[in-house]
Amino acid sequence: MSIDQNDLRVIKTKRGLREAFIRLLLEKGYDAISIQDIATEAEAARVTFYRHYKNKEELLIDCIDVIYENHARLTGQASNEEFRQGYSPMLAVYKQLKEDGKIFRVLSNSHAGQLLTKRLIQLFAERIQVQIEERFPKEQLLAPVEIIAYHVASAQIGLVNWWIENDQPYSPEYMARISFWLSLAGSARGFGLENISVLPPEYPTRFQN
Amino acid sequence: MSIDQNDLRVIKTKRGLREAFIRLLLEKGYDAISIQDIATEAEAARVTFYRHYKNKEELLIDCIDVIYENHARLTGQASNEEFRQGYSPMLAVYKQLKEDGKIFRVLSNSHAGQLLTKRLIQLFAERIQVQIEERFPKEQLLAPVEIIAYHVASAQIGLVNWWIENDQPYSPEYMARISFWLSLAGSARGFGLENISVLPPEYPTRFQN
DNA sequence: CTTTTATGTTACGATTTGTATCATAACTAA
DNA sequence: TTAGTTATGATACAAATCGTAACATAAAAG
Repeated sequence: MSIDQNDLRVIKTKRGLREAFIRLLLEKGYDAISIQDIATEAEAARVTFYRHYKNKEELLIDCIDVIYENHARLTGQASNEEFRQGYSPMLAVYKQLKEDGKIFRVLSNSHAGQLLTKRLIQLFAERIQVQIEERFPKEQLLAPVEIIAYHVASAQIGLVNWWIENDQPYSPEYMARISFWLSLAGSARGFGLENISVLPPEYPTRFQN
Repeated sequence: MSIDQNDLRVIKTKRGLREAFIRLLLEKGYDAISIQDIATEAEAARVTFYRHYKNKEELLIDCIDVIYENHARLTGQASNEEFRQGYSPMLAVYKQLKEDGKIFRVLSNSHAGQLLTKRLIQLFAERIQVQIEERFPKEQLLAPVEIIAYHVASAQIGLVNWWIENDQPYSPEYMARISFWLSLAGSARGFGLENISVLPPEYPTRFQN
């Protein structure tokens, strides 16, 4: 009847299609890729593609989901201690991208970029919102918590994009620290903290790469 | 020889194709649209499409450019006074989107979103960088001016996206003010201002919609 | 009003799409 | 290891789409 997603053949085939698709995106860009291209590159029959995906876009979504899960898994590990140290969960992201930033870049410049960025921002905003709500009473906030969270998340993910597109000019540690502090200083105001000196003492006098 | 872009027929035809394309994006999404669909919707011959655009993507880029120019024109008008008042050039953006947010939303959810968002962030980052450099000596900055500018621009455009996707829950004035202050408070730290009280006195105690 | 040129009509081959059938190979479960 | 299940490959097919061409017509430029 329906296809068994746990079958080894299915797992192999789908992974093959995903990886072939990514490679082709590097070469030709999204529009120029035909289903036959993908199948050929993956050394599979064209019919096989249609057994797993309705069309190109569905394969694209699947690719994003896989990357998204990797990110979520990585960033989910960041400890509260890391957060206080000013490294934030972003460090894990920067570190991963330092290695396989190529795939991220390809997706980022393709049809996928929109979906990928959107989902990452969504994920981070949700986490940030929880963190804010845990630490600050609602009445203290100058603005709705959603807005603050989304503002911070957009800034952080946006900076990641900038870093990737500018060939990673600074170290992951440097980027994570700056990203964290710029956001925290901004949102501290949003939290209703009149005196910004309540921030942890580790706030650096000057960032060094 | 080549096609005269000032010919009235050309202007009409291309505008028709762009508008037809936007309408179709609303209905079917990017992939499901064929060239014939666009031509039919625009009440033009399919051949005519190929006289102006190589493929779907090229038409998409053209659509983005038109919207982009509208934004640039609008935001370019924001005065220094508005900036100091805490409304920032963002107010013009929010106001425009209040009216034709539909097109923006369609593009934002399509293949185009990636390109549109990227270009908007780029534009804002460049402007912000100039403003920072005009007001603060380089040595005072805790981080490279590019990073601060990109951080702020990403946050602001990201918040616009959030606003559009959540059916514009707050007024343009409210969003512009919050966006401005969250960013300014954050970047004030980035500027190396130890005492955040150097910020203009208009800083609100609490934002109201 | 004359000239120029962008558009519509029609046509064409090549490519791509989406689906179907059946034998074979690969995997699962026992 | 074996028997049964099922995903895959090979082949085929109609329908849709693509990209380009030639020529008459309508619309704009000068």
